Amino acid sequence: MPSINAHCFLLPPLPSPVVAQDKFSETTIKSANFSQIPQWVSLKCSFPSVKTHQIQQGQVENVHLISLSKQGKLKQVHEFLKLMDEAGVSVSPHSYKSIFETCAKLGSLSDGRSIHDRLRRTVKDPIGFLENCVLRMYCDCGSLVDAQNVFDEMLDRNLVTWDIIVSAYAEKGVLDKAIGLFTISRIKPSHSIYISLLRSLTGFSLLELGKQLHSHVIRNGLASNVSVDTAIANMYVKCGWLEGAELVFNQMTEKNAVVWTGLMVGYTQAGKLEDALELFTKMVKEGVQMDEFVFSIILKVCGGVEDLTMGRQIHGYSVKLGLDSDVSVGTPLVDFYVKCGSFESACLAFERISEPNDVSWSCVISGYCQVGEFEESVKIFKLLKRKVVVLNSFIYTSIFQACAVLADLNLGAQVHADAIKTGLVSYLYGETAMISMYSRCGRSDYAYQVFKSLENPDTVAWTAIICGYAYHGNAIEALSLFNRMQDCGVRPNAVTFIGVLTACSHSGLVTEGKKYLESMRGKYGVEPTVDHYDCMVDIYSRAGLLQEAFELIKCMPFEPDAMSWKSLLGGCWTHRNLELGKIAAENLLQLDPDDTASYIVMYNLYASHGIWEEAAHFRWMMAERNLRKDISYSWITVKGKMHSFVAGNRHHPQTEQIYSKLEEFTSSSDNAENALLTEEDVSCGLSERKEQLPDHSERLAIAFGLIFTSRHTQILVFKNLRACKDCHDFAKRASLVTGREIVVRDSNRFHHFKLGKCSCNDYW
DNA sequence: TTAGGGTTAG
Repeated sequence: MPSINAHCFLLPPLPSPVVAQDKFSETTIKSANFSQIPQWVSLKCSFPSVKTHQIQQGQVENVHLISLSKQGKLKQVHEFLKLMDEAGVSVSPHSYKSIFETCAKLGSLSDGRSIHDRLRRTVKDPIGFLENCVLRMYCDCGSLVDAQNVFDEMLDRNLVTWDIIVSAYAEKGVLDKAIGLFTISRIKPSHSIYISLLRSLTGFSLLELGKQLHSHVIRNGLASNVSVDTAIANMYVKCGWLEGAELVFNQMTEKNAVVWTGLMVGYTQAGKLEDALELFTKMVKEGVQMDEFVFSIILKVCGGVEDLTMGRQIHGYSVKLGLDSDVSVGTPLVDFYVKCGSFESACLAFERISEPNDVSWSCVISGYCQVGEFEESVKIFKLLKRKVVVLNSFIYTSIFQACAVLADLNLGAQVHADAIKTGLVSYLYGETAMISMYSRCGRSDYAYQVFKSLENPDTVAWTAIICGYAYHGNAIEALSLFNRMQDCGVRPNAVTFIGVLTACSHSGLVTEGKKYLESMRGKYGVEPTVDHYDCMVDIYSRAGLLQEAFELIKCMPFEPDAMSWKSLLGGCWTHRNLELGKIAAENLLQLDPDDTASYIVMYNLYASHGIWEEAAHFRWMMAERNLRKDISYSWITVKGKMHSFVAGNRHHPQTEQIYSKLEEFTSSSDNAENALLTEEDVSCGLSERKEQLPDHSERLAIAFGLIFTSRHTQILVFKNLRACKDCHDFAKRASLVTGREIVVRDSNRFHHFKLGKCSCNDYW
């Protein structure tokens, strides 16, 4: 053990062992009048050693008392104690022991205190064994203040006493106190006291102390004990010294599943997934008895490396051992299959779990989110709520995510309130998901309120709020938050820069965007990726600097990906550049032939130049590949009910009113009508289009909002695809004519229309 | 003494 000092720096010298003194003495027990025992109680209890002929005076009452206590019937215990008092029957030390154990088990501090008071009143000189019981009860009930008082008053502290108090402080994380008491104890420490102390050490800063404890263990002759060595190896894992853990592990002549698991956890946390897999293989070869913990960690490893074959083999192994239906194996199995993209297998694995718990459900819910089935995850959540199943904060975090994607503000706000009531808002994780949820549901103000409530927002939380403002096209706020983030000493990461560059992109801030991209590595220590260059391509493209965008694609230090060309292509459409559009589309078609964007944009570009033959070629290519444009639809929530619209849809009960409202706008602006006809839509020809334009889904939703919401409220409409220019103009006009604030979220960003202007400055 | 699930993105 080269790096472990054999000297002890802070810890106490080794004392001679103290033998626990048992002051148990004969207790005089009177017999109660049996008629005083209520008829409804049972004298049956599981004490095979107590036979009828052995029953002495008062023993039956104490046996009954213990029986009540073992059943957790503390109320009846109190009542029966009263009866025993009235009958003058003494309570035996074993009865007290049992009652204190029950109070500890149920965590009932008040009952524990009351019984402790009784003991003080009735027994003048309680034996040490009982004092230890009281001490343990207070520790288990979480009251270290009471425990310390009892400890201070104790005259005879034995090995057990020190063990209880030191372990309690260690487990509560009051390490200074635990070590302090351990130092002054002058006892020969037991295995368990070392295990408790070692267990409480986590983090690199405690590594030195851990080494000292290790040294202490060796000097005490307790090394080579499998439990203690396991605790030492796991301590080194938790303190981040994997080599130390390996040294201990390799020296152990006898190893249990716990130490194997611990080391595998260490490898996993350090990202050494291959090492974890190798260790597992070794474990199998050595014929180590497997338990559910081994499977849970190794399945996590398989999910991490996305090794479906290996995971399936391990799954099979767990089936052979009959462990797959165990919740601790079945749950990580579900997660493993989700991570490997095999959702069907995940569902099958879930069905095998005999008693799924909240973690199992959270895996299923997040699984549905990962495969994009957000409605399904919400459905399960609602089902669990109805069934009064125990939920956890992980589930709420996933549901916030689902509400964000579904843009369901109504549900999101309800779930938020529910999470507060149940106390299941996860620190930072849940809160950050809520920031994103409110932003994506159109409520930057609520998102900011959540952000403001965070005491110490981390990088991810800052990123969420920055991205939120960027999504709404509010570059000033997004960039100001980016500056504030640095003032607070929080370092940005790669995603933060995506948010910053997006903000620049949505507001036409070309110079700023360039400055941020160039300073990423030098000033912020964040390595730019192709994603960041794609953002810059987007900034140039939207601003009409198409040649610059093209040059950047050619000279950037990465192979351009589909997004690089897609961004350029988008700019080529906005700025009607056919030549560069052709290059962009050609490259995009090579990288992602199934992306409909290239076909649609090229059709539009050619059509806008009147080159119909070429345009038709792209429609033909799309048909040839059996590619269809997604059906466009929009939705609006009014009085908690969602109303969705598809272009030309006349099935809504209020269709007549909606169409007459649309006519109000179309008939009042002929010029605008003419402008609408200049755009082309791939889903229909020019002549068809003239008829269809007024029916675009977002217009139906806006018209519905104008009719059925009160005059002073904002109209919030969501669209699954990007809004077309005609509809963008329509919304501007509607906001001017009606004086209403209209907010439209398309697949790209938020548009806030007010008095004829849009927050995007027509820059979308 | 050991394990499994959740946050930010164009």
